[in-house]
Amino acid sequence: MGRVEDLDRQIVRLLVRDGRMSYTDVGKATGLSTSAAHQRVRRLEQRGIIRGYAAVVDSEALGLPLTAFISVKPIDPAAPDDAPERLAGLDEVEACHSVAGEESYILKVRVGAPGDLETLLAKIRAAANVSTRTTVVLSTPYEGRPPNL
Amino acid sequence: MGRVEDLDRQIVRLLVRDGRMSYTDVGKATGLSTSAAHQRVRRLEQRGIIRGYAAVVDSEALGLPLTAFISVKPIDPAAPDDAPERLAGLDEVEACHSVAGEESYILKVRVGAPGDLETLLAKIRAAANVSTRTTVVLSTPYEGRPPNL
DNA sequence: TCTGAAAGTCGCAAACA
DNA sequence: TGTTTGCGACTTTCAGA
Repeated sequence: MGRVEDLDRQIVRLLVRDGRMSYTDVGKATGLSTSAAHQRVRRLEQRGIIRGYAAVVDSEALGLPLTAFISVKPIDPAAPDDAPERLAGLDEVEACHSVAGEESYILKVRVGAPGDLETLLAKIRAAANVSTRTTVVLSTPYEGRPPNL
Repeated sequence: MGRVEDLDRQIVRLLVRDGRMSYTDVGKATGLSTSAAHQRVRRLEQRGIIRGYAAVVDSEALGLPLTAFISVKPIDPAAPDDAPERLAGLDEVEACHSVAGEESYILKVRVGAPGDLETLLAKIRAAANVSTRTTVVLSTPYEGRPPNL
């Protein structure tokens, strides 16, 4: 994957901030014609630099007000570690990071209520044969801030 | 903020998966006319359920290959706690969650290289008068998976 | 890699059920 | 809340430089 030059960075920044911006406006903001802007966006998508577009949603409003981080450690360190695949089946698991340190993975999960968290923890332990350590999120001052390009 | 009914859920799910889907296609997928779909989307935006739209970007390709979680604890528990605002000025900080447990906040940060992480940690400690505990992300099997609605 | 033009699609507002 | 209708804007492709 090649480097990203300035003009492309600018385009990426625009689209991260407003994923529905028109190519015409991207062009105006970058001094390109509509088609040139469009072509560059398409190339960014093909190169995998822009992975896609998503609506940013308020998960509380959708009935998932409780967020938690769950650190996960295999009970049998000798067993083959396929925890990410095993946990991918659980819809509540929004992210899975392999990490350095005491534990092997950090999961980010969203559920509707404390009881759902309890159920989810049981599922996680059973699915991946792991022990867990849970940190409940009380509030989120901010999240998903665009990177400074 | 009112509850979200089934049709709206469906629309949200569609737009989370493809933030650039046309209202015509949203309509086709939900059995609504283009304008009805459009109106519902607009209402979802006004209610704050859809916060906006963003391009999903490969941060590695943008020169930020190193992700870490930093747990943060105020050194002076008696001081007024404005850490989130103080840390908001640091572009590397992508998210800030207030959490229950030993530490007060969990930050998610992205930097270009280990040396940048060192610099950032110093900035964080200085800006918010906190101690830190850092967990480096080795790889991310998945992240930002859409919630199952 | 850019521009400019042509054709089709879409966004958006208005009028009405 | 919903549908239909219509105009202007936008997307998309292509020829040409």
